[in-house]
Amino acid sequence: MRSHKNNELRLSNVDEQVVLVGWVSKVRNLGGLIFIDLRDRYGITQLTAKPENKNHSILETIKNEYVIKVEGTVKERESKNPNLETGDIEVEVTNIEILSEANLTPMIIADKTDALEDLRMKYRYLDLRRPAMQSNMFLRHKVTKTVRNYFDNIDFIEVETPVFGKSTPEGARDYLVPSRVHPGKFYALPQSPQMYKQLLMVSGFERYYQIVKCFRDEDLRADRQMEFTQIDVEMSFVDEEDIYQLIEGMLKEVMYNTKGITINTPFPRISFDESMDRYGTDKPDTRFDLELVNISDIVSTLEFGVFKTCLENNGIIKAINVKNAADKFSRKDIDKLTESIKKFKAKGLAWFKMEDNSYTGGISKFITDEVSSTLNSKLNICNNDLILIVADNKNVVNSSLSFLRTYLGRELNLIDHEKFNYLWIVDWPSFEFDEEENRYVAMHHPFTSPKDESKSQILTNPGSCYSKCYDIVLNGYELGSGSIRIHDQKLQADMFKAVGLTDEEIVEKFGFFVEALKYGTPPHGGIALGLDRLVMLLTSSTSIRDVIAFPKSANAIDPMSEAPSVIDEKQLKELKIKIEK
RNA sequence: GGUCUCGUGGUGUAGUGGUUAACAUGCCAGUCUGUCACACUGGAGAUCGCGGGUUCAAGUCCCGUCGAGACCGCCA
Repeated sequence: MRSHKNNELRLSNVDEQVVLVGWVSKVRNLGGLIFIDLRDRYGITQLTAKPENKNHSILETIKNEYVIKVEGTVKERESKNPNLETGDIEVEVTNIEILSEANLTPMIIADKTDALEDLRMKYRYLDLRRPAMQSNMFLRHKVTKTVRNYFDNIDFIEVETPVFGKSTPEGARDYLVPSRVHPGKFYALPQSPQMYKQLLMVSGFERYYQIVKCFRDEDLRADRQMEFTQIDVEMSFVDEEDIYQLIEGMLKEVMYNTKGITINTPFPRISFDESMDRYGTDKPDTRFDLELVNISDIVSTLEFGVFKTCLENNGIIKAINVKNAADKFSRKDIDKLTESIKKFKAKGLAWFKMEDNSYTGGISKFITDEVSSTLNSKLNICNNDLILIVADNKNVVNSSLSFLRTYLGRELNLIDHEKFNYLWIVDWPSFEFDEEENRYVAMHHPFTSPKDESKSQILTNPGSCYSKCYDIVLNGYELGSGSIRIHDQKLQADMFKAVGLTDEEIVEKFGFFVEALKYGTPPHGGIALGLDRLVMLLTSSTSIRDVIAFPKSANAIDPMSEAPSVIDEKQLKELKIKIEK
């Protein structure tokens, strides 16, 4: 229908006859002269017309978001707009046709919107018409295209794995789909194609990837959706190093193709233990310092009740030094910080300031000269520094201070937003103890190979085992997680036992899988990366909802289609399902 | 499952228990030939989420309810 796209015309096209189509983005009617911004997915071209010309009486009726087709002549502008690709020219309309009228939209279609999210979701098709959202979707496409090209060039094959599978007991809650053919039985939607991709290795494909939807029936967050997309990868005859190189290479191309940024490889690596130690989290944002420092030993001599009780109960004491911030935080501000870590079960926040070369405020009077000189060097305390301390059990200390670290990093503008800090977290413990279930659970998943030195101990001393597992972290977000898998069926069976499964349960839940490992399984490993999160970070979005075309709201509802919905009796009857009231 | 915050014209917000519920933007009408966040003049548009209560008087306080959001738990 058109001769040009709306980002195409330049001074070199002046005097050409052109046909353009698009949505009316803005009408500026100056009386004797009308300007129209015509928008399509490529950009905006300014149209001009004079209403006294009888052909143009139609102009007076067109409104925002009408779809129109215009014929006209390209002219050089009297006053140019440097903010627009086509800002040197305009199209003088000779003929105009309305292809589609538009109601007044409930939200303004502009790059920036002040509409709240539930309204945007309800009219998602209009929200997606906004240039900002369109560019998010285009960038997302560029990422998947780059990923596919990358893997394709190095012999990877994309294989589709089933969406209807078997419920697995470990890990996240499954979405369940009732079977009509087999009443009372349920399919589970995959949380990840984990077992299938390993079976593809047993089959001998050696290099598999898939850009695949995964489903988890857990509560949603800004960075978590019930259905989300993973870049899922598995390779045979590899060790951890091969996976690191593979993914670093992929991300290098993605960064270059989408942002024009050349990132350095290899990515830094730190162990899980070190990350918890220095940042209090397994997904640290390394764009700024403000690291956690364990001061348990240093302050153990102090006559301060909270610290004493903490250490007697095998707790730890950690501090962060907020540089040059003493004058920025009043007592009241610090009270607010204290309040903000209550949700992590922190009972309090100890603090003091360094002012005029001496400790002031908070717990300063409890600190002896001897201890303060050690603290000064350990925490590198200078004038106007604010020291925040949490004393409690390990989990509370780490989660509280990790929260304060990111909160203050943002609040005090310590974060360089141009940076993309990729990071591998390696050397993960194999298990963590689940107090509620009173058993060890796999920290990653039960297909993860223990480190060679831990293999003999998974049943006798699971708490001391480490695994061949790795996470990739970007700017404080967990971007992906993977491992070298167990390819020995006996070790796999032991692993299931270690997480508390009986022989019968292993056969029932994973029998087919353990069986498959018996027929010649190559050593293999892989990784899965969250595509939505990656695109979110590349587009500087604050929520993955901004990079998913039709996402669910925070309470797992689609405000547009109003899913989920009640279904009628007939459907329930077919499935032999009764709803409990 | 829990904690907290928020529901006021189409949209986004303001609103000390007391006059006709304010502002911005959008919308409608008019003026305008160089705008690009056009400008200017005028206008329409709100049962203040819903139900109950306290009070002489409730958008405002209390209780309930529905809805939205953030976080904790949860997310192998």
